[in-house]
Amino acid sequence: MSRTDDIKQAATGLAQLSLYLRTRQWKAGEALGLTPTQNTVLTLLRQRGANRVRTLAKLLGVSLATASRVISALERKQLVRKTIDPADGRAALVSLAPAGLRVVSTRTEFPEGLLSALAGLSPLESRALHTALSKVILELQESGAIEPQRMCCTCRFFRPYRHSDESRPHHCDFVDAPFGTASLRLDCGDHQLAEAVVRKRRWRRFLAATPPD
Amino acid sequence: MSRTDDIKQAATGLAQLSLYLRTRQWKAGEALGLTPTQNTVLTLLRQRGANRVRTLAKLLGVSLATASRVISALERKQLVRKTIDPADGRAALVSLAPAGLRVVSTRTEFPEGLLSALAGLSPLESRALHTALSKVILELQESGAIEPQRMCCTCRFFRPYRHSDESRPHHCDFVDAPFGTASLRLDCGDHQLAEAVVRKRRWRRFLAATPPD
DNA sequence: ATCATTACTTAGTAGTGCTAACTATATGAG
DNA sequence: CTCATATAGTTAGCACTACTAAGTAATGAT
Repeated sequence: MSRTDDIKQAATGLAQLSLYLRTRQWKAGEALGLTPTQNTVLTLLRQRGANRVRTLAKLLGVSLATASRVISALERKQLVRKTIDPADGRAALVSLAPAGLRVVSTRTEFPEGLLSALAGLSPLESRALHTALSKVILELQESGAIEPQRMCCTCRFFRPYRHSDESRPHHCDFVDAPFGTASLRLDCGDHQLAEAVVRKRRWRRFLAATPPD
Repeated sequence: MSRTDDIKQAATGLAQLSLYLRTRQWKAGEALGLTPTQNTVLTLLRQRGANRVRTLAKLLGVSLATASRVISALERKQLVRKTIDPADGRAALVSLAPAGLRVVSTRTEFPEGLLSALAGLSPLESRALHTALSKVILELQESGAIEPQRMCCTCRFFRPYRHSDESRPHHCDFVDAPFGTASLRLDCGDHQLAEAVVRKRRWRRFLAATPPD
């Protein structure tokens, strides 16, 4: 009973924060004449480099048609550029134009208020939040509700609990270095999706070793 | 350093979930011809009863003009009704019309996928998530970034740690009953905002007594 | 009674979301 | 090699959301 309570309250909290983030995005883009969606496209392009329209649509969670229009708007504003994908004449590769790069780098990715609110948590709490969110996102992703994110725990370079050093128990094969649970990423530029079986195995190992409190 | 990591990762996670929630709201409203914003208005009206346009605008985080238009759209669909506030001839009280009540009660408030993803957390984890989100929301609220939410920890009826029973240490003066930390609400119908001083004092007491892990 | 304030509405502009109907390449089967 | 089919993207039409700016109407303080 109290179990269901917790879950509903958490969902309520997420919904409240979601509303907050949306309105902050409007304010943030106001000065630049950018809408939240346009802003998100620019952020995605900075994080992931050139991408097809279709890919951006999936990451945005909108239809191809909508993505196409958003990108056209950004193109009109000279913030992005479209080139034909050499690998496929039908496909367009969208990338940041110089002006877009400028916009994206003179801007904070997250609202100041959110970061300082998060900074008010104790280290243990922010870590617990981080872990819980990771699990929820992983779950949503494995059930197909959202696009695969570039998170460590689905990455083929991720080796959980390979080291005895408690502060840096995991290993990243890409940079070939140990790292701590607090550094587990939800969006890593070097991410490469592991096979489903491997993903599952590693994640199980991770869960088994992670103290639930 | 790993501290900043955690915070950024948590913010990234919240942003990802926010995107997910927005797209789910589109899908959910599709069959009923409702947009996310319209949907949110109906939910607010069910939770809070009749409200002025201005209040709804603040809760939605949009301008008064936008709220007015959204409400007009809902009025056209006969889902809400507007009456003149007897206390103030300029103000309009918006309330659910019978059809709106029907819509709102035949519909799940949260996407199924989110609830089951949250249900995948261990009890300790979902509680940690709940607590962390509460704190973040409280922080945003006290700093004026969002409208005051109707959460227990700002309520004049909330008495943290009044009982020795570990499973139900808190007391609610409104229902005059003890309750557990898992039941701490982020949106309670009986909420009444306590004075700032009292809020602060109670919350400090709550924090002091809550184990940070 | 008057004048500033407040609650809300309306209009204009830009952009978002959708579906449906295109165009243009790519690909696989014969 | 050709043709049907699939895929990538665009465009157009519709409803709606955001904004600001400019209204109207009721209120309240002098």
